[in-house]
Amino acid sequence: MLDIKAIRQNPEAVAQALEKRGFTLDVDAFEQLDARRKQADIDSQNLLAERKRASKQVGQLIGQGMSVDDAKAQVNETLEKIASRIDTLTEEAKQVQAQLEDMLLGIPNIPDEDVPQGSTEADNREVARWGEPGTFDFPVKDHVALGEAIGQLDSDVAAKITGSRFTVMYGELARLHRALIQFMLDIHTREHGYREIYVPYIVNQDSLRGTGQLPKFEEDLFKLRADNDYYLIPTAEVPVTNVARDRIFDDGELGEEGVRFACHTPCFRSEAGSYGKDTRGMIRQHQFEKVELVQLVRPSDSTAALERLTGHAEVILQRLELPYRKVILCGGDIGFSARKTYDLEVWLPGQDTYREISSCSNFGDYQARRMQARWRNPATGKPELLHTLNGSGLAVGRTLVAILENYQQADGTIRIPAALHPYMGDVTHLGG
RNA sequence: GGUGAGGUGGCCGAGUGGUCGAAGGCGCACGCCUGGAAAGUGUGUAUACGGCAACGUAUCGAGGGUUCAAAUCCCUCCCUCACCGCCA
Repeated sequence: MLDIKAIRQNPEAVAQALEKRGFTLDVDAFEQLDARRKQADIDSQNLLAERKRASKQVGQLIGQGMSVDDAKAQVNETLEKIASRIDTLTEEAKQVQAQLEDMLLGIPNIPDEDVPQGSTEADNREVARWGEPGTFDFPVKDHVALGEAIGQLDSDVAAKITGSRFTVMYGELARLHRALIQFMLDIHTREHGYREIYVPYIVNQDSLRGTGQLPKFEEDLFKLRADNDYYLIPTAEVPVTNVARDRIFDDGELGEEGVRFACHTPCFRSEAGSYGKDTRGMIRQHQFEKVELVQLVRPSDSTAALERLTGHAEVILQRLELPYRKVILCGGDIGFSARKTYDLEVWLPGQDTYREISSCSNFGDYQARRMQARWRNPATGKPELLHTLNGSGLAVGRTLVAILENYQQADGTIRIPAALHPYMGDVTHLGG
């Protein structure tokens, strides 16, 4: 959520900044609604003040021994009338307030200055490249062909059990998948200063509103068929970031560089609106595993924190010796709540292209304001909004895909990257 | 699922209809005291919105109701704790 004061102060500037992401802010509608809100507030507050004054007088007179009826009569015989007007006025004030709130919740974050202009993926700007895509002296296969050939990947049985966009893995491939999770968590907790955290995979609406999935993107979520408005998490970002909801952190709790959580969870996405896209293989699934990095930092530190966090995700790709590039998302491609996002794209020989494997974002105070995540600034003594960040470190399913495709051998087996050997016992090849 | 007890400020905890945004304590800040510290002592110490300000309004788990007036009474829901049942 944006700071309503900032919008009031300079609505045109906010609107212009939002143009970059193709969002049109209706300044007139905002200003009208805001003016109505203010008037409704003033009107209802005046009446409430009047009632409070009168009620206090009644109380005093009764205290002096007057009968209740006489006291009421003496103070103001129209008190009852005021009561009914209060009802309608406060009701109206509440409604206008809610309308304004809804409008605010629907406005995306303002993109950072670094965010390039552009409307689609094609306008993202590449900022770095690591590693060289390997060359193969045999026809490369994609991960589906590779996994099926060794009898360890099966989407047909998954389709029988559930439906499309699910996967079943067997044997060493399933083990490799599990090994990746351990590997990633170990690196982040041992080398990058993250605290491991285990969280619910089912969350309530307040949490989803806090991180920005609700109210606007409900169609992307799986909602549970129960009467309590629960949803499956689309990413660990939701439960982990909401640890800070309605909390005020002491400065000391933030340490040198903020609070860092690393979390493995499954993620569930409806993928509504992506029919026909990435239908083959494990690239786009309703259920996938991810190791997520979440940081809660002091506002002055979030710009640097995004660089650090992205670096932490990059380390995983580097240790696995997977070629990748780093892009900064353009205004049209950046997520609703993000101020600035780096995508890491891994090289996939089977698709002959780079594909997203991690998305690292700085949300500024946007999520923090929605969820009232604060810290007590020692300089002011006041609670102030934190800044939140998160990034995949990494998407596990896609990492598995990348390993299959990049480490495939002429004989159809798949070599296991050295970094994973400690997690795979004596297994050095899949399908060997 | 059943029964019972609870949800109050950064924390603990009092408050069962009226000058209560809320006693007291802890913590924290500043001062006094001290050679310095501890102890002691004094003062201050929630958030949001509106207002230049004085100040006003709201907030005692959430929502609704009763009343001139609700932290306090009534209803619904959520959560926590204890015991019982069931269960991985």
